[in-house]
Amino acid sequence: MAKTGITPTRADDYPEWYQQVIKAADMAENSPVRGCMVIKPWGYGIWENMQAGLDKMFKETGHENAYFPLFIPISFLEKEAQHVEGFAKECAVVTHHRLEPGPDGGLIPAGPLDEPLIVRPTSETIIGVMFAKWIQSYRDLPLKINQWANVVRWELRTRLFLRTTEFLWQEGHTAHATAEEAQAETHLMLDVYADFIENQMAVPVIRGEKTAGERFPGADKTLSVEAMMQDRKALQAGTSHFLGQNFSRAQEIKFQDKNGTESFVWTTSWGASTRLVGALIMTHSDDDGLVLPPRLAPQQVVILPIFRNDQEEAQVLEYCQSLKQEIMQVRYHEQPVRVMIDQRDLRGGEKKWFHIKRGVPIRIEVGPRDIESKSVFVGRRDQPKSVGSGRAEFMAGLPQMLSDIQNGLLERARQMREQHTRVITTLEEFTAFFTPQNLDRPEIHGGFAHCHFVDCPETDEILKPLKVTPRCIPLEDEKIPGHCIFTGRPTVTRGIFAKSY
RNA sequence: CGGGGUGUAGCGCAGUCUGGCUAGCGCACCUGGUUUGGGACCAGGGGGUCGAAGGUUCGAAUCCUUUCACCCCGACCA
Repeated sequence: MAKTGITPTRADDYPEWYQQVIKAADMAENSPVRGCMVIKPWGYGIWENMQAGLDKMFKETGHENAYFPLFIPISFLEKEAQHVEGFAKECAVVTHHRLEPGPDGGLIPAGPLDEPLIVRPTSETIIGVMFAKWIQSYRDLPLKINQWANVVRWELRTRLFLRTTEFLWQEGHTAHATAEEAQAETHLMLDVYADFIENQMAVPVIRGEKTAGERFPGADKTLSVEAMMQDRKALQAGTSHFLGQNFSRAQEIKFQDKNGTESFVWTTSWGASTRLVGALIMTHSDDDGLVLPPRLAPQQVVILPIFRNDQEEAQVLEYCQSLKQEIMQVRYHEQPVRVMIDQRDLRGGEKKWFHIKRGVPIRIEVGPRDIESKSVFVGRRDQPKSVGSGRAEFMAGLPQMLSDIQNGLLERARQMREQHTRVITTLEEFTAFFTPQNLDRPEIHGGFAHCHFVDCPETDEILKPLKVTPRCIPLEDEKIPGHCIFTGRPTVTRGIFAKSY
């Protein structure tokens, strides 16, 4: 049996495999601060590419970036009742503002604040207060703002990238004159997420609406994109909320229309976080480590020089340099191909595995023999074996090769999802689908169940012990009459059900 | 907040029950050598107040008391 880059394998212990992939790829690690991670250069490089991709799309759809405070006066949060209920218990609170030497040599907080500040778990409230100042007239609408920021949610259990106490994200906040326009914005931004996640992350998603129980606190409607990970669990990859007039009424965000009539604006908010990096890892990576889609890889090509002595070294490095220059002239998605030479004084095999584990899409191994024959030895991360190729031939086919890898990953992920999505019509079948063979050490099982259902408390109660949740009501589903598999009631609504992150 | 567990070198651990030579092992790291189209081998070396405080004892990583931190399982979740 071939040795794998990662121990254990996905099949042996999926959660542990996930941690080990992150470690082997040197993407992030736990910090001394409880629940908070340090994102290391390779992981942050991926995030920067995500930011760049999303930011461009936000601007193309008419949004502008701005920045709001990390701290929010506690009274701001209290205004919208549902919102308070949803977030209050996971807020970090700042109650003091100075430190003084304590009795036993430590430091103690000195000046209590008149009004405690919370560290933003999301910024609807503070942004709403500013919107109220900025919006007077229909001429001020629509107002379309995005913020790149960190937020804090005091979660009880954390996992690198998937759920950390502090995480990085973007949050879009918009205000509109009509409900229709705000609804359209909500759908537009969901489509932006779906486009980005499928075409740049190569992760197929289902666009849908959340059930009442899964809705954002304070929203009238929550849309999300849901992806299936390799352990067949669902991961919410982005959300877009239609907030109705809930926040504008609570915060008095009003405008005068052309007739001079005063009314409340309609708002939306939408966000995607560093959790996307977790989605990327769990969708594509294999038992040898991370696999990156070319569009997001910090390095798309790595050149590995192979030589035995000083004379060979000089010769090989020169060849590598010229190769690198040539590759940088090639463009992929309107950008120069990102390429590096790994010149470190390490053994060849070790170096090769280093880049395999980090998911670099293409490795080029260059030794004296290749120079002589004007060739390169090419390893694709999505294929098991390296193959020889003429240098000119390789250069000519490089953009296509990157595209092939990108598309291949998306296709493979899509097939995996199709394979584990089932239309289910009875509760017995549903229960069997989500019950592992081995209860003591559950194997990878289940997937997406596509079922008729009625969104009601009884349904939620039946689902609870199964640890399955309604992920969404797919937007593309047609309304076909059927019966709720949980309550037996007639319904035209179908949902995707899954275990989830 | 409930139930379980762990703190010994950068990482992973043994040693603790039954107190006793200079606190060990693997990986990683450094040096020298042999290697080199593939995660090398040999030799040498650096690195620890054994989570913290107090106690028992001739003697404590080991026994007692107190305390802190972290991890796993549940409830909460982008």
